[in-house]
Amino acid sequence: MKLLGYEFYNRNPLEVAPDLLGKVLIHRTREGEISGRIVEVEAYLADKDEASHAFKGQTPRNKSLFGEAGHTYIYSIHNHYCLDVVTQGIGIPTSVLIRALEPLEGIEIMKKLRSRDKLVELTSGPGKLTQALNITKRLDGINLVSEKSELLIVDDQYKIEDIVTSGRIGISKAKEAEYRFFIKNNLFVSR
DNA sequence: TGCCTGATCGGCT
DNA sequence: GCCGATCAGGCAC
Repeated sequence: MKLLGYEFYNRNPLEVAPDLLGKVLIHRTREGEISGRIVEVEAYLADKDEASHAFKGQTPRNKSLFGEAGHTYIYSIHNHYCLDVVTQGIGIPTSVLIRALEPLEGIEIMKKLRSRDKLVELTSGPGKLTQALNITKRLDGINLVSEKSELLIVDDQYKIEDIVTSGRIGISKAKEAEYRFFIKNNLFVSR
């Protein structure tokens, strides 16, 4: 189990995104560890990316996106939260959206938080996985690179098979760009 | 203060 | 595949 460091995140999101596939997201809670393997992500760029929350400039909501690489950017959309990891340096607001996980630890807690019993319904979407892992705005802007962090991403040496790329989904602008990456044939990839 | 929008989800057809 | 729920953020007034 190796914690991903600052250098991992301090790169172009189009490089970070596919590298995050197969890594493990862990939330250390009072009730125990809740974790899942990342199986689907999307990159959001700084320049000319109309779909990025950074496109119209900095506001209180997207403040974290303009901060340091290796920190979280968590925002609410409809009645849900989504989790991004910030990439590149200060002044270059780019990120990778974690879109889906394969549940590993704390599955009983996930079932309770989601009010669902089927494994595939626990973390197969950006809003679902934050609910399953109890990730809320409270964790916006925290440092993922610290050993002491409540939220971590680690490399457990798991080797993934094929990666598929596609256009991003669920957005109204700049859908065409092939910024979505997911593990081929994985059950937990969102629809 | 009020109106509009959206990087979603779940239920229904 | 379509649609409604439901709410925080952003912006105009």
